[in-house]
Amino acid sequence: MGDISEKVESAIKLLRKEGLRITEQRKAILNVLAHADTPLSAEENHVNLTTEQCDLVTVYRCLEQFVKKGIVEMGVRENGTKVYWLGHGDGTGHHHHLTCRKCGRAERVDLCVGSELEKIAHGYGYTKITHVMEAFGLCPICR
Amino acid sequence: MGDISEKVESAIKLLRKEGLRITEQRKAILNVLAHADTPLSAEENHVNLTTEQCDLVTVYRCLEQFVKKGIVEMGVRENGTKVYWLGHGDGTGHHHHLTCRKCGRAERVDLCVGSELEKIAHGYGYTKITHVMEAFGLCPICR
DNA sequence: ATGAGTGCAAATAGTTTGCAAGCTG
DNA sequence: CAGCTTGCAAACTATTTGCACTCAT
Repeated sequence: MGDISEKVESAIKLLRKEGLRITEQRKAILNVLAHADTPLSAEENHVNLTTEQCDLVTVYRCLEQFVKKGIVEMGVRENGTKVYWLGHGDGTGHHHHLTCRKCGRAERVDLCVGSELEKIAHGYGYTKITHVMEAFGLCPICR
Repeated sequence: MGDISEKVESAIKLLRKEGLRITEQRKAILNVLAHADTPLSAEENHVNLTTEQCDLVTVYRCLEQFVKKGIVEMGVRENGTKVYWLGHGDGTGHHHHLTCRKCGRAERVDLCVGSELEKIAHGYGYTKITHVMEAFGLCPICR
């Protein structure tokens, strides 16, 4: 719990640092992300807001901003839905997920090709590299 | 060119092996994939069919089947659009892409976490693992 | 001839955009 | 008080589904 409010606090600090305004809606959205143990879609984030704290459109817009500023990381589900989770704003703790195709449970996967990818990409002359990598499977319970 | 019709031939052989029927539409869709040098969305595949060879819905349905049978591989764009490219049906030649965010040009990236991922996933008790991994950047021309 | 495959129309999911009003710094 | 941020309505893109018809095997 203390861990969670700490995560929210540090995310809010990042908002400030990045010149984004601190609103109730943004705090609420970050709070939901901090409580989630799996990546969340915009819609899922929205339904988890207690008592309609903001519009779904606002969730989309905020998440987009957060990603742009590196406060939140983005991935995709097998069906193309975008999902979001709290980052650290500094690249630390960058990770991916292994998500159960059936129940949605996700495990953190500390496995990343980021650095090799950068090398290859620069070799081709590409810049501003980002990557999406998500794994899917059937968890032991759903199997 | 010979290379391309060869690719189509071998994909058609796989269709047969997997018990899927060979139709003009399916041949046309595979042909488009064989000519493409970047992953294609269903819509892009459809517009590349010469003279309205089939309905867009059919493209969606065929691509889905092909992926299920391992004849075609699937990835996602940053915006969640699904994209497809010809696989080898046997896991050989599995690869990923580095796609230019601006012009859509793509480079093949022979870099894959497949095996490490399998290991980690099995450790968690997950089975039937798949993964999506795509990289994006700005190519030297668009930069 | 049987059921896989197709086309057309319509529904759905996820996301984006325009604009006027509200609130933060 | 300037302009970033939000809400509401509406548009839009990508994809899926239902159903009757067609064609490969």
